[in-house]
Parts: sequence; structure tokens; C-alpha cells
Amino acid sequence: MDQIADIKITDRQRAILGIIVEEYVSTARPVASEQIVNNYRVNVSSATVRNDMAELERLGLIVQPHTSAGRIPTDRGYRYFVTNLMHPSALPLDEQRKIRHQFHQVELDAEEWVRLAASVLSRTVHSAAVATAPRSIEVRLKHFELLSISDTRLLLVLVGDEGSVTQQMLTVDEAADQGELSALALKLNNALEGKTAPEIQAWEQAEDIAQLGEFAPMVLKTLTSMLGKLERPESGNVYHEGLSHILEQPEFRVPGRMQQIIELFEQGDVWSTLITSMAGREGVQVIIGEEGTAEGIASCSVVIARYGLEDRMTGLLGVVGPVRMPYSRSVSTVGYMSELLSDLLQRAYSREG
Amino acid sequence: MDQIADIKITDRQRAILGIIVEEYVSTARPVASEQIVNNYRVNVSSATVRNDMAELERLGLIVQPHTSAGRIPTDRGYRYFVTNLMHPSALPLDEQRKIRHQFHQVELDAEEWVRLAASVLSRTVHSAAVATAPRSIEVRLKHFELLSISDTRLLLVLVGDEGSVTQQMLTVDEAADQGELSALALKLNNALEGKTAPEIQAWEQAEDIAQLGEFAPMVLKTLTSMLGKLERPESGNVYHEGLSHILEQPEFRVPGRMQQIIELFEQGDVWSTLITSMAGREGVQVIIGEEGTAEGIASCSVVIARYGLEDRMTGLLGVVGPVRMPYSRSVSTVGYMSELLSDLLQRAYSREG
DNA sequence: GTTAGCACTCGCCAAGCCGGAGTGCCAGAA
DNA sequence: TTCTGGCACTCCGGCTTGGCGAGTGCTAAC
Repeated sequence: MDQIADIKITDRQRAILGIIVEEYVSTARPVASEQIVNNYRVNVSSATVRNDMAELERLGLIVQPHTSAGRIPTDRGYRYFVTNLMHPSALPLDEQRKIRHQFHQVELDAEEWVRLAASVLSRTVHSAAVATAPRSIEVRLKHFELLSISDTRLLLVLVGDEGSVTQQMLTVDEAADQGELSALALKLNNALEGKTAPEIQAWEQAEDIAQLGEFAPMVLKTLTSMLGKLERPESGNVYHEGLSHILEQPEFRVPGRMQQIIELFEQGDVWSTLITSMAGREGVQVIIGEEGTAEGIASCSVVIARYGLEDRMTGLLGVVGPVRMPYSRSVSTVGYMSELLSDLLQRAYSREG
Repeated sequence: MDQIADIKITDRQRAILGIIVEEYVSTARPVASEQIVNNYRVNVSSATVRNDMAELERLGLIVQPHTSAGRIPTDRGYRYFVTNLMHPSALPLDEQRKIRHQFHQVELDAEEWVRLAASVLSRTVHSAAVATAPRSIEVRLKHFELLSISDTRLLLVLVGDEGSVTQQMLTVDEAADQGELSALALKLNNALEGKTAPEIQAWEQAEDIAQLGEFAPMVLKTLTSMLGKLERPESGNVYHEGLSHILEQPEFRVPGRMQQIIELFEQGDVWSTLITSMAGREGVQVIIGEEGTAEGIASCSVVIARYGLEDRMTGLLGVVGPVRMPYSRSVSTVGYMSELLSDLLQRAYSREG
């Protein structure tokens, strides 16, 4: 794609483009030249505005849905707006306070926060919101427990150093005695606390595992696989909320569209591609319509940001809405919410406490 | 409501009602008298069928959407069909095998099974499906662990006797030493293993808690509240899938409807009312349209069943679709799936193993 | 470079019309 | 009685037509 910043247009044309975007975003109807001179203080006549609009259309920034209709922005037009025209301001203080308040109501639980974040975000921007649970870059074993559930079933409960808890049921051929299991768990906990998955594997190579009993190999294998899974960013839960908001938008009145979007949300592998494509990006990212790689999402825009603790844990938070989206508001809200979430995690999980 | 079984109609009228229901369910268009005599072997003329249809309409079992249209079943008509006319047969063996196969592919985890059940169910009946995670009637403490995450944060990990795992983060004023915590956990585990929430409270009353250190009261309080929460049936996760299927149905082409349904699914407190209203009911329940208590769900039918282990753990599994639903197929599929799920749980969680 | 004026193009109803579908009823047959 | 063929009647849905209003592009003049 050619550089959007290089497009040469006059100041007035820039202003007109801005007006068209904002007006269209709020009314969802094509914007006419007359409408512009009436509602905004441009000191020229509608005919002049029309000339400028013709130029903007030539540049591919706006289009007419049909003759005798006003203009609407193209994806390219939105992109120009987002890159050069809008000024995302900080969220008003009272809104900040209202949001913050909701988070202090809730218990200390990262999953819960993320779920709430999706919910708050969707309500604040009147759009759908998605959020992925934070994943650690590197998880160290804090503690694990081996419990005998029945004769042939064990439960392995693993706690990561950041407080994440996972469990896995294991089947064994031979009856396992709880005393034996506890003894094994005690020994291994002492040896492995603070170790990462690869470190555990290395330890396993170096030690004489056989002496630890018949269950040791399976337990070690499960531990490393569970730790590994905790680190994989795409394996975490994806929360989404506010689908109904985006279906209110007139662009989704077209029969097929809605289902497309719902399927998108339900199957969820779009999010994993989004997650991976966000790897390494900083700040709030805006993906407009066709720019998105996923085909289904072509009629949607995504405003998304990373949150988390530098180098330790990270997750994604964003809004999904129609291309005709109030980008400025979305960007500032997503920005604020991701900082807030990072902040909460910071306080909860910083090693100092 | 007057008893649906008491309605007096002739055999032929019964047959005609059955035809109308089945035909309308599969075509979604009003059924005409001519259509009935052409496609089904009724040995009378269309005029006779019309007379019978007039009678069925008088009884409130069918209606005409407008003059010069065929007939469609009313909620009452569907109810009569479900109660007296349909014969839900067992699922074909090859379908049973296909479904069973999918469950054997997946690891031993109740939550995972339930999620899969919702997914399989929705695909099998081409409708939306919901499932709630199984909840124990009575949870006994299997084990808990106290872990110091940072100076002022503790993590309490609780394992129930059926293998459910939950965690809660606790804040403390004073730095907690891991050794001290482990000692406390050891003592309490010994004293409390196998106890239910009320039993723990009773124990707390009887014992001298003060000697166990400053953290003991908080830990005990948290343990009972966590156990209590595990027992509350409406606090479990609700999984739903296949929304897009039901939105394909022509009855949801009406603009507002879709959002209504989606909000219904998103907010989820409809499910908790459903769960409580299912308390004590056995077998597959069918709720048709207006019969449902929730207002939003009036345009939908629900076919739902309980699964679980008698007196030990239980959850809900069902399909949600338009009132124009293939009830026979839904009932047999839901019936089969709930038995399958019970079966899996039985094997995984029976105390014998 | 800007503007007034004007012809031109469409989309969007609303009205009117027509054909088809399906019924209810009736009189006569079994 | 119960059924049936025939027929008038109703109403929906689709199609066409015409008029209105909105908005533009162009041109000629400022």
C-alpha cells in the first residue's frame, strides 16, 4: 500500500474529509455538500465543497453510493482520518472514575478482570469487545499437588508463579496410594519449584527418575506440558461481549452479514490469528475493514491494544465494530482500558507485592 | 391451562394436525389442504381436509396467518403434537457412534465435555445449544493449599472431592511466611478433609481457632464460601453454541428479533431461571414458545434435560430454537446426549473409579 | 479560485393493478 | 350422516408507473 501520509490535499479538503468521516460516523447517511456548509463553518459555497469532494473521490478517499447521493468515506479515507486527522483525547475524568469504580467492586482475579474489561469496554463504546486472558511469557512452577480421586484417577493441580491455576485428570493402570503420591509431590516440589518447562526437562534428563517411583515420568511429562500450555498465548480464554451492539448498526441489516459476524465470534480462531499478528506491536492498533487478513472480518474494523506487565505477562483487549466506527473514541477508550488493566495486574502480580 | 390430552378430535383430524406440524416444520410455509392430499396418502378430498382444518382451528390448534393462506400450528398445536403425536425414536446407531467418537478424542475434563456437548448438540440438531457445567449437590473438601504469591497476597487453591478446582486470591495486611502458611494448611487439611461447608462451620465453632494463628479465621471463612459457591447450581459456567444456526431460520429475519435473542444468550440470567425451574424435573422437558416464563424467549422453544449422577452432581443440556422446531429429533438427541454425558461422568467420578 | 444556476440522474415511496393461492360454503352424491 | 365438486371471495405479493426530492456535475460568469 502506498503511504497514506503522502497524499497531497489542501487544508480545506482535509477539513472536508474530516467532516465527512465524523458526520457519516454519527448519522450513517451519505454526507452532502449542502449539509457541510450548513452545519459546519466552512466559508465557501456548496459548489466549492463539491469540487473538493470530486477531488477527494479522485484520490479514492470517499465515494458516492450512487449518483445523487452524498459521499461516504472509503477504507482509505478512514485510514487517512485515523492517521492524520483525529486527535484521540484522554477519556473524561468522570468516565475514568466510573470505570475504575467497577473494577474495585470485584474480587482479585485476573480472569474476572478481563471478563469485566470486555463488558465495560463494550458498553463504553457501544460496540462488541474482545479480550484475551493474560498469559505469562515464562511460567515457573510455584507448586503442584497430586490427589487421588478414585482408584485409577489422579488429579494434578498446578500453580504457576503468577498465581495461575490449572488442573488435569490422569488415568493410571494401578491403584495409587495418596501417601505415596504426596511423598512424590513433596520431593518433586522441592526439586522443581521456580523452574520453567525446559528447566524441568533438563532436570529430568540429569536425574535418576526411576528411583522416584512408577508415577514420576508421567507426572513430569504432564507438568512440562501444562507449563508449556500456560505460556502459549493463543491457548487462553477469549472473552467477548456486546455482539448485540454491533448488530444494531444499520450496515448489518443485510441478511447474511449478521450470521457471518456471529460465526466469526463463535469459532474464535480469528482471535488467535489476531493475537499472533499483534506479537511485537505496541500501542493501540487500528485495523480498518479490508486491511484485516481474515476474510470474514472485512466489513468490520478492529481497535486493539496489548496490556500486561512488560516482559512478564500479556493479553489483548479491543473493540470490534463496523468500519463506520468512532475511531477517536475507540482508540482513547481502548488505550485507557489497557493501561488500567496493566495497572491492576501490576499491583496484583508484581513480585514485590 | 386445560389438559391438552382431553381435546376430542377424530383420528383423521389428528393425522392432519401431524402432517401440518411436520410439513410446516420442514418447509416454513403455511400448509394448504391441497398440499396435504397430494403429498400424503389421506383418502379424502381437499374439501374434507378443509372441513377438518376448520375444526382444528376452532380448537385453537392451528391458525391461518391470513385469509387465503394455508394453516400453521399454534403453540397449543405444537404442544398437542409433542404430547400425543410424535414418537421420538432413538438416534440412529451410526450417529450415536459418530458422537461418541468425538468424546473419546478429548481429555478427561468435565468442563471440556460439557463444552463439546453443546457444540456437538448444536451441530446435530442445527440449532443453538446450551449446557451448564455439572455442579455437585454436596461438595466435600478434598484438599486445599495456601501459597504466598507476594508479600501481601495469598492464593488459596481448593480441590473438591469430585475433582473440581477453584482458587481465590486473598489480601493480607502483614507479610505471610510460606512456612507458616504450609503449616496452617497441613493442620487444617488434616482436620477438615471430607467435610462440607456447614461441617466446617460447625468445626470452627467447636474448636479454639485463635491458637491456629492470625490467618486461620480468614482461611476458614474463604473455604466455606468457596465450597458453598461450588454447590450453587447457577454459579457454574454456561456454555452456548450455534447461535448462527437459529438465526438462519426465516422467523428471525424480522429486524428486532435477532438482537433480542443475542442479548438473551449474552446475559445468561435466563439460564439461571431455567436451571431453577428445572429443579426436580426428570426426563427431557419441552418448553414451547409462550409457555416459557422468560419474556425474551417467547418466540423460542427449548428442549432440555438434566444429566449427571443421581444425587451427586447434575447439570443441564438442551437446545434452543424457533418454535417451528423438529421436536422429535430434538428430544431424542437431547435425550441421548444427556445419557452419554451422565455415562461419562459416571465413569470418571464414581467413587469406585 | 469561487459561485450561482440549472439540467440531469437516481433512489425512494405510494398507488394501482393483476395473478395466484387457498379458503368457506353450498348443493348434491354416496 | 359424511363426503365431494364447484365456485365466489379474499387477500398477499410482486410488478409497474409516476412523481418527488435529494444531490450532483457542469458551465458560464464573477
